[in-house]
Amino acid sequence: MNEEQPTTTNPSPPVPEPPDLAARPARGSLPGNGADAGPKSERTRQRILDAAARTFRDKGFAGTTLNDIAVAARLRAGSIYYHFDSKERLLEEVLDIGIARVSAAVRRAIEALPQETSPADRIRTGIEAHLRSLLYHGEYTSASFRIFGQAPPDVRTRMLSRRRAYADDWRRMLQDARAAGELHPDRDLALARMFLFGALNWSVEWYDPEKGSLDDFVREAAETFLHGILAPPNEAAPVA
Amino acid sequence: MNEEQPTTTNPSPPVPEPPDLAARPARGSLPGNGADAGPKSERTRQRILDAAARTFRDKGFAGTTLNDIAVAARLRAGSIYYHFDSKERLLEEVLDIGIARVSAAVRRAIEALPQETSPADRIRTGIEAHLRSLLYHGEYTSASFRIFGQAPPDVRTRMLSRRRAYADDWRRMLQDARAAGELHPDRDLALARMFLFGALNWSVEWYDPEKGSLDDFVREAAETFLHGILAPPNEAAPVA
DNA sequence: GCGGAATTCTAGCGGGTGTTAGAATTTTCG
DNA sequence: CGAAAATTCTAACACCCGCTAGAATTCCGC
Repeated sequence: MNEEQPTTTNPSPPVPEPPDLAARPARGSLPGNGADAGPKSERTRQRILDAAARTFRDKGFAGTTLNDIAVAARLRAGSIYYHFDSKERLLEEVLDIGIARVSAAVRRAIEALPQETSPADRIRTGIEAHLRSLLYHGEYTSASFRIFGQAPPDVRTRMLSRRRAYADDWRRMLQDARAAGELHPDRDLALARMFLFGALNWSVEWYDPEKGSLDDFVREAAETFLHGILAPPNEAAPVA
Repeated sequence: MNEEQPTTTNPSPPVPEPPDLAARPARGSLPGNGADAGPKSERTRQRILDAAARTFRDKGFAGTTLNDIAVAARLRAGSIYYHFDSKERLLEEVLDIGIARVSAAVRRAIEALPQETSPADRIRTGIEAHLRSLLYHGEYTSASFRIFGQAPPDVRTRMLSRRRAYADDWRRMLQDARAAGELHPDRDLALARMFLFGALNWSVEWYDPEKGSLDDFVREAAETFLHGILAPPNEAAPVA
């Protein structure tokens, strides 16, 4: 269904690769043979990434110290450089993973729908999947959307193509819905799309999972965007 | 009507003042004393604040150097300390001014409406005022919303009461509309409010004033929030 | 358990940070 | 004008940053 793949520690093979992200930065410059590193290394690498995602999200990019990350990952700051070339590349990878996860979650959710699903219902499903991936163990996804604006210019431009690809998915979904006559003809789709992104991603800052079920939340969010807040004009009961 | 009061006269001691509310620099005042007492120091103080707002917004809090601000304000970094106690307090004042301006703009716009204006139309006006104040020379307002998440914890908590006050204005407006039966009964008002904030404030990151008139933009934004994107159900022409 | 590779740590280098004291300069006004 | 006050600058301090080299340690197949 719409299940996320579990984040539980990969018990499995030597190299638990992140989905199909961009390949890791080529760090073949290590001495010794060209064979891939053992699982030990990959695990601390993940620990560093996790720590970086959380810390970047909480303190921002410039506000985060390599020592902050190192403490959270239970090692010394210098050791990070065995796994990553620089603080910037670490950021880049966090951002990359974040976008890739949301994008993949949305795509997966929509592809799982029956063929005959209406464009509007696809949008609804997309909204719910985006929110879920953002809010449910969303250390990377929330970090990605929160600190993208703080990234150094070159990182940002390099990241822009991925973002654009994701934005295109949404543009297409909205256009399909319009072509099917399901959208209000006056609506500006570009504005609506950005409106949606802003509304959804902002939830990272305020949504409290203990205040209600995530299912209810994502459903209500989709309804709010699709129908707005006004009562349907025909049933509006005027009050004296 | 919408006259701003001139900067509060500050003839008193050189010690930096407690946070002043939103005050706009009056641009035409020429050198030479007059009825205005001592706008000399206040001018550079404003220049520093302006520079800080712009730089904070562009580079974030931790990413901004006091030297960055000093260069933009055409003086030396050390001189800033004659006007402000610390970088943190400078940030605090920028945030404060930003929130106060949006809040004041929205309140002013709504109070200017005829008494009999419907709650829904008040919301519409509030949305438009919020967006205008955010996007139209909104160096403080945009900075305020963009970097609030990066502020040091104590600054953030101190700022929270102001934010909450503004949020209460909106909560009230939405409740009034619901009481008048103008809102869809199923809608979660807290969610809708946060949804709205996210959508509106995100526009700072993407709105391009050269792509269309601001008037059209704010109007369309309000419609999108109020009505959603779907076509009215009764006229929806189903496609086979 | 040995030995070499993989991984982490230690210690430090430049450089830039916020901040401050006091000298230098400008402004104000009798 | 000239002196006092207001404002800005200079120069430095203490600290922390990202990053690196090389020593120290851990891992792992033999």
